Amino acid sequence: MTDLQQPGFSRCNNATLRRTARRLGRFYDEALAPSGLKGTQFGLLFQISVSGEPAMGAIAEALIMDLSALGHTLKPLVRDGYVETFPDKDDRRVKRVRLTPVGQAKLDEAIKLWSVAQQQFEARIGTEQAAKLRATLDGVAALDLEMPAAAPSR
Amino acid sequence: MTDLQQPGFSRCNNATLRRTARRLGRFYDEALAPSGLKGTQFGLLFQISVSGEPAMGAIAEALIMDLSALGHTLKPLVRDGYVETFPDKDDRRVKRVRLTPVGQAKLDEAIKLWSVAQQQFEARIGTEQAAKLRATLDGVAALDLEMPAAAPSR
DNA sequence: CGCAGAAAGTGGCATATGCCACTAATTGCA
DNA sequence: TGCAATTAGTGGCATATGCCACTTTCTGCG
Repeated sequence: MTDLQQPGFSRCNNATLRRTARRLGRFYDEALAPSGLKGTQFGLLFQISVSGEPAMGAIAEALIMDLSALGHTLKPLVRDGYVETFPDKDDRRVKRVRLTPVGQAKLDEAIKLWSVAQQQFEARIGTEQAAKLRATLDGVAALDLEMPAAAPSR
Repeated sequence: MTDLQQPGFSRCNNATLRRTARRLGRFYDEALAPSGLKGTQFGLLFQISVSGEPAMGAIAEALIMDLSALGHTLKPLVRDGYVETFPDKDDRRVKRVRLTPVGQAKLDEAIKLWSVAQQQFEARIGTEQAAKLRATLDGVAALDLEMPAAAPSR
């Protein structure tokens, strides 16, 4: 029980997750640094790349990001010419996103750097363990979490 | 192999971790909302609480946070009177931190809210699984990650 | 057809995090 | 003793994320 006090370790699932995210984030960021991209930006470019000209809402949903947060995160990438947006043909509310040629090249460049970090990391914990961890995390992300009876519909 | 394309799922350990962190973060934030604290602030107050008047560097290390990031994150808590700082007696470079009575009360209040979220979450994935996940995450956070031979000392 | 309500984004505001350049204190020697 | 190197924080700048209030479009119906 005393481990509650152990510096840096918490029973809080959220705190533990964030703590590790900071750690791993720095590692991947360091690896990607030569490309000028941050881990988040890399992930975003990748997601856009594998989705065909996705709508912003679709990206936000896939990455479990707030739509407005996505908009903000996208700005530097648009500014730097890696990404461009265009209106959907059928629904003028919808804004679609795609990589520019420069963005695709930058992504290709970053993938090489990312691979090194990814391999380095998996060399430490094992490819199997990494896959298992990702599966667990994806499972958690898919949970339909709800606070208990927010509205007593009596 | 085609799962590389699955929307929202990535082989990138970092992206997966961040994605889940966003998801879980929102859940805990929602639970803590009535207290006015965010999950991060809660975790920070808690860490300060269980460490005896820790130095900023100690907190940063425990939470694997950048020291300057900690300083920034601490500001709103100081501003709101939950936390106060004071210089170390022996080393004037060191700044120590502690909760104010108001801060302690706020933490107590938040712990009640946090417990609900924590229980709700563990009711979904199981207490055992949650503990296992935290252990894995703590293990990852403890890894001595390094990029391969940055300097080809050949 | 016309309007109420839903759906998709935007902008503003606030916190979360990091890096870098600097300042102030301490320490470790020669 | 005295200065170079180290250590602890700070401030500025930039990205990461969320929430809320709004605007613009669409949709579904009466």
